[in-house]
Amino acid sequence: MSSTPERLIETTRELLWERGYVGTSPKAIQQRSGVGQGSMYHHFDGKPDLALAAITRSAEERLTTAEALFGGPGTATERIAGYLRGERDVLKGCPIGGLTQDPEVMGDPALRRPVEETFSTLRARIAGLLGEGVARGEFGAGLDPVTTASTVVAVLQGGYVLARAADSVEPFTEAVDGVLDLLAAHAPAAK
Amino acid sequence: MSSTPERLIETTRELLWERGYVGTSPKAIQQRSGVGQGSMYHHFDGKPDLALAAITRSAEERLTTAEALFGGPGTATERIAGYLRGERDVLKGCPIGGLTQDPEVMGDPALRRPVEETFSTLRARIAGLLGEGVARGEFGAGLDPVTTASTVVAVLQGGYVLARAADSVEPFTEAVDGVLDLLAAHAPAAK
DNA sequence: GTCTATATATAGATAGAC
DNA sequence: GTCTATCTATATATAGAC
Repeated sequence: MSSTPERLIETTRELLWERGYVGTSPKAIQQRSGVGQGSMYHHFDGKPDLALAAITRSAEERLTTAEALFGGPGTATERIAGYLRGERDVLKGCPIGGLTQDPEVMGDPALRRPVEETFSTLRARIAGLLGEGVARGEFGAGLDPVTTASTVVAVLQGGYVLARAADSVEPFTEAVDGVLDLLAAHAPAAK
Repeated sequence: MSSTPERLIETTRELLWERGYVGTSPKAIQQRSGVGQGSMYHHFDGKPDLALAAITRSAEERLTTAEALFGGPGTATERIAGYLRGERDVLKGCPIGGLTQDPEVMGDPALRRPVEETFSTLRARIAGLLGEGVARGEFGAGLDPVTTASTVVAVLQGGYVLARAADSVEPFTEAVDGVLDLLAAHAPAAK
């Protein structure tokens, strides 16, 4: 049995993912969650307040999932490949990345913060992994961990865009395979 | 002097870019374009009809700009670098890629088609360039033109997402530099 | 072609009873 | 805590006069 606020947050997460912030109405949240209007406004100040709770949770979940992989065993290449290939619901897009398209989210500093932090944390974490990889001789010394980390995250986010445009997972898979091949070709052993 | 339909289309293009389809109202189009309600509905059937004209034009413009670069002089690497580095308005995002986040656009086959075609054309064109590059010995024979082309387009689209999340062009620039470095490192001469 | 009037539904809440 | 009533503004048009 989940509590009323809990059901509201989870429903809002779903709707934000499917329809974005502008496309998600309080009424839709109430109907899908089965929570009444008065009840919703009792627990949350309004749509922005509820959205903040939902976005914050999605951001934390995203980072937790990623960290479980990054902190696990394997070479830098293996962990990054696991990150890029472990994505589900490719056609639904990224629950955090999609929000960057929403002017109301980007225009509200409170709503924007979790989005910003998610990506800055991810980029820094992957840069660290790549740096370790270079230090261990997994990649050539010429590989720049910082720019390459942004490339890796961008491929993931752009892969979602291409998949949704094509209504097919294929371009996502291609983009991921392409960047992993490029990383593999950068290995000193391949030189 | 631009005609009334012309002003409507251009204004709709701007608003779709800034606010997306769901976030763009007929009233907003009328106010920004200075065209009255009756006049708008005289020239277009409604919001979807006007959006189709706007999206179609943006898609064509996008491909025309890209083709001007791809068909120009230079090595494959140079032309792809020119494509990735020639982007303006990074913080505004991609006028076509952003639409993939909009459920109403993706749910309408007519509105979706130009988006789909833009990316499938781009990916195919870049795959062709990369294939020529491999044939000329610009890259190692191990480079797969098709997957790498999807990677290149994904980096661009994902770069927009990262830039908007950070409210800074920096991660976009990093992502682009990162993938260009990886491509350069794949050159046979570097092996 | 353009304008004003009118219309229905939804967005996003607030007020107060229970 | 939850429910129903009410409210103002906007979304998305249609109708008919000029």
